[in-house]
Amino acid sequence: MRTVAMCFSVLQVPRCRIHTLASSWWESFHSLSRTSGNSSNFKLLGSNNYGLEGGHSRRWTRRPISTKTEGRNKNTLSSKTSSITHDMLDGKISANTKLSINKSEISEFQRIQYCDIQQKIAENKDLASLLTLITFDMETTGLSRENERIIEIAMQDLLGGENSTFQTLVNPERYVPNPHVHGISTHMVNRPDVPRMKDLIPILLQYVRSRQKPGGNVVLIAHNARCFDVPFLIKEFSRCSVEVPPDWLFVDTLPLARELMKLGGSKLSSKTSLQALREYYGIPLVGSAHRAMSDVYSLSLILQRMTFDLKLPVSSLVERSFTASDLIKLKKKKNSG
DNA sequence: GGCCCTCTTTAGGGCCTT
Repeated sequence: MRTVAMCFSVLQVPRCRIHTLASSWWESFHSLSRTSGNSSNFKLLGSNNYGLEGGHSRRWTRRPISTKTEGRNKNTLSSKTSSITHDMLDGKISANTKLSINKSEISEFQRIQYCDIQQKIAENKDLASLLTLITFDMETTGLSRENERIIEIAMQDLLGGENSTFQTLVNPERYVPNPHVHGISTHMVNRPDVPRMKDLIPILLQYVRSRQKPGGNVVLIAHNARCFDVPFLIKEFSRCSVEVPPDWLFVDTLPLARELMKLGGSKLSSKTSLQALREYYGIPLVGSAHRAMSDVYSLSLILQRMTFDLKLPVSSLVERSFTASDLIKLKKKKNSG
């Protein structure tokens, strides 16, 4: 097995440009090295974690905690106080998050124009140093964003630290036809204590905002993000009449894997799946394959290795990023053409 | 569905995501 080197290619570009990022990444790598094991995960929002952190051998015990979403006025997304109780791993979770998000607040957040974020960040080292990099993954009831629903979301802020990971099951309010893929069954998610997407969106927005640095931008990274995760997310937000924040930049790691393959990654063969990349880099599987948090842990490590091999600084990642709006415009253009 | 490759571009097949 290859040793997982905790370094990133930002260290290969002039120090005057990236010293702040480099120090941040080093911190994150240390954090990742701690959290990629089975013992030190922490979650802002918890839910059922069947078969993830403890593998199949761990004995699960449940401890109910509550995540509250409360309304304050007529603009509040949820006009009534709701309490979502989650079954937690014994000794793993101590977060009790009280959230209060106004619709007007989100609208103001979304009104800000971010037409040329990528270019500005690429040109401005101060903006680049304010980036928050978050890997994420979703499990769904199928591949079609039109007909299927999200049933699990996981995120990891690569800077690490307290509350750096986020994971939750999502109640799709429908039958789950593909538990053979991810191990998530209908009875696990179709429960009143599992949040529905409309319950989750304000919490998700709050989580990401909590990770953002003042004046900084967030970059959300997923494997096959362009064709799967982001369009799926856009669709689910749209069903809840919420726009994906325009300052969320997305990066797809699949093109990076293809570049790596092209550059002579013969060991990678023609496979660019997350599993193939994990095997290529000798990254051990944490928890169950095809569970969101497990795949996020893998992706975080794969990203570091790929960017190192491809000699990609963070600014290059930003240059390759896209927004939800980019995809929506592209789709409209293709439909009209 | 989008991207990439090739036995190609006036196309088709394979891969990736659940």
